Amino acid sequence: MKLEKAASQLEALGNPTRLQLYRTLVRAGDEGLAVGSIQDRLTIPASTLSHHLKRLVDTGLVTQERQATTLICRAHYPGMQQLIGYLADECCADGTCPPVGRIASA
Amino acid sequence: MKLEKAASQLEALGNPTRLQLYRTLVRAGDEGLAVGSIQDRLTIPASTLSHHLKRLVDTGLVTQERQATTLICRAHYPGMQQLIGYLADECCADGTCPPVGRIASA
DNA sequence: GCAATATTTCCAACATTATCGAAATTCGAT
DNA sequence: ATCGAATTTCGATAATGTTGGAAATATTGC
Repeated sequence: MKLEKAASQLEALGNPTRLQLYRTLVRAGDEGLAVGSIQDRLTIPASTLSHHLKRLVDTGLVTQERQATTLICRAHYPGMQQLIGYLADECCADGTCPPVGRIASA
Repeated sequence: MKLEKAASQLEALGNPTRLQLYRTLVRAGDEGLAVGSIQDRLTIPASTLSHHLKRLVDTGLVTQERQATTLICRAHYPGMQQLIGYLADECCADGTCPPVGRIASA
């Protein structure tokens, strides 16, 4: 993964409202949640919510699927896993740091 | 970890310049890097770099230590591990998602 | 104390983000 | 075609973030 993409995902999660939003979707599991349900739970105005959701969708952290008039939103785990993968590879996200085999000196 | 703190750490890493900066510090390992060295490597004006560094220090992702006239910067692994911990617990950062034992329904 | 070096603070310009009401759109049902 | 419900787009405002030059501040060595 490119640094740019990782940064945009991190930035997407780096807003309290969006982090809460993402967390809510994760906890909702496979069923996902309709935009309206999220709006009710988190008490966020529709337009504000829509913007935040778009951001999460654009960065690949959330997917949406139409069901009749409602839009179901789900946490997109591969997106998060890519991010974690980047952090682990490039920024030592796991406990294995400091990097050992990666740099020559060490 | 509180959601607010996780969000601020994510936001700190969510800027391409700061992510690159953090990555650079991780790769520098235990020795760390002087602010000036970073400035040379990344070709960032001193004041801009200082702002970004402050942000990483404030969120607990980087530590600084004086050595004579230079300031050594190091990636602070516990900070990152806390963040990863939060993601794993609350946002399913690891591969174990979707949550199984966490929510009743599933 | 003074000079040299390293880093931060101040300030200002500019860009981006957050927020949300109102209007527009989409979709399915009648 | 029209209605009602769900969601997005538009538009405007306030807030925050980014960037970097110039000046100020440490810190050490002389």
